Amino acid sequence: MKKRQVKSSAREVIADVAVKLFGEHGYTGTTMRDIAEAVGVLPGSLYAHIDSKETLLLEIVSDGIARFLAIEQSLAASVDSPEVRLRKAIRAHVDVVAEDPQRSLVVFHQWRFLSEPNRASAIAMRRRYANAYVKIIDDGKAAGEFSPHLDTRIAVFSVLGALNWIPEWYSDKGAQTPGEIAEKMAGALICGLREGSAWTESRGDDAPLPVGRTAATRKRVAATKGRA
Amino acid sequence: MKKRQVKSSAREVIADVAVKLFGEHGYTGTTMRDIAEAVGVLPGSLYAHIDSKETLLLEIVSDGIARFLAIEQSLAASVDSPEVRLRKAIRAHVDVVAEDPQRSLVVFHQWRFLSEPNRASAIAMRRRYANAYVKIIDDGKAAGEFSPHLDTRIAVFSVLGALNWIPEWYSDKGAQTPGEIAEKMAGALICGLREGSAWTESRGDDAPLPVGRTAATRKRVAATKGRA
DNA sequence: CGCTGATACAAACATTTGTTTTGTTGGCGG
DNA sequence: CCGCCAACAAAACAAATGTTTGTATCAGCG
Repeated sequence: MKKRQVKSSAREVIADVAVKLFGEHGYTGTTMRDIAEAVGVLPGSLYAHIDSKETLLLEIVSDGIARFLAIEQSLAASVDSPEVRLRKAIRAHVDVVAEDPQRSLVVFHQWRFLSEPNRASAIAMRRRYANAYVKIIDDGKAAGEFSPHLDTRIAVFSVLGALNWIPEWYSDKGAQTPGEIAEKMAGALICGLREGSAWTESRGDDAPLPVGRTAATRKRVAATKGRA
Repeated sequence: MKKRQVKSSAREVIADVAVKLFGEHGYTGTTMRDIAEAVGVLPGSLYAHIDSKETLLLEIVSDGIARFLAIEQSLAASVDSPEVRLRKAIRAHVDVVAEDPQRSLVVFHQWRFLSEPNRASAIAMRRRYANAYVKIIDDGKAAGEFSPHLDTRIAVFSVLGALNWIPEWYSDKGAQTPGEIAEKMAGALICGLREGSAWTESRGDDAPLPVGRTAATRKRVAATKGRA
């Protein structure tokens, strides 16, 4: 029983449950009654804690995007080489995803259902995150570290695609730690699949990078009722 | 009224419209009334052509997955080297996505909403497709073509992640042809981002696959109220 | 005690959902 | 011309949707 912070306000419990359900069935596929049942409360009672269904989604998505943008922040001030920066970015990204894969699933796919002022800002934040990778790769090409044949745009989409697909297969029960996963993915993406480029051997350490945590880690408290 | 090509049964028009709407707002976020309006018909009239909303989704998803599985088929009988097979797979994958990005979006994300007998079979097909890449990479490692340091599982997820993310950014209006995109992605993924692995220069050929596009009436999409 | 503010229940609200039913049309073969 | 039938409109259905309302409970506090 991990009751780290008993502080878990009802609001956070609701948000955690919503993350799980939104991740599983999508925003439009999740009912306020589903959330209420999973929380263990009647539908109307939710509105003592939240303003609306969409506000709930907005909170989840902005909070989620913020964690990825924190990576960008910590990298912008970095003086490492482009390759090292990319490795650190991948590592930090995997850490954020591993912390709560469902939340990342919501961040990556459910932002579409935000209504207009917020939807646009979510798009802008995503673009800003992608631009961090554009800069890394452009810097790497300029520094002669990355191949000049690279199409930066395609390379960024490839890397981000590989990263954004992680929540689709990641499982806490998997044998691999986030650190191992990040290292192997970085190896595959940076060095390629080809033989002959033996990259740095695994160090095995997996201390999380100093990525600003915006909020205390939320732990799931609510019991999940069965659902057909 | 737009006269359709030779053989566009009302059923296909409905399916095309559904692909677009399912891709944009998701299965649960799309209403039969939305589809009807986009088709230009009253909601009830749809049921003269389809059995149910889910049958419509099933048709779209199975048909979509089949196109990717056809890639697996054509590769299974191949005698090319693993690297060449991977390049061909990537090229074929990009071609399928480019033929109709929205459909791929539905195939990759909306299969969850199939009910149980079909959902399981969709999962099985996806796994079979992924296994084709597992085999390619394992073969490559055994043949000394790919690095023995590769974690096959991670490498496959990286490649498939990059590929599955394409519909998220692909646009017909983009300057790049599917052939160019495939080649650049293959270069980035197989050779890696690093300098010094100058891969084969672009051949520029990009014989397009048959692209069948049916027009669907544009529809203003209302603000995302709830549903489902 | 009474007052206050949260919280939750119970019930209902108006609207939207997927789907069905019934009646009407229009074109085509005979 | 008739009869037929697919395709549609029109209307309705029960169920589900997000949210609101009124009331009850309980804790804390003077």
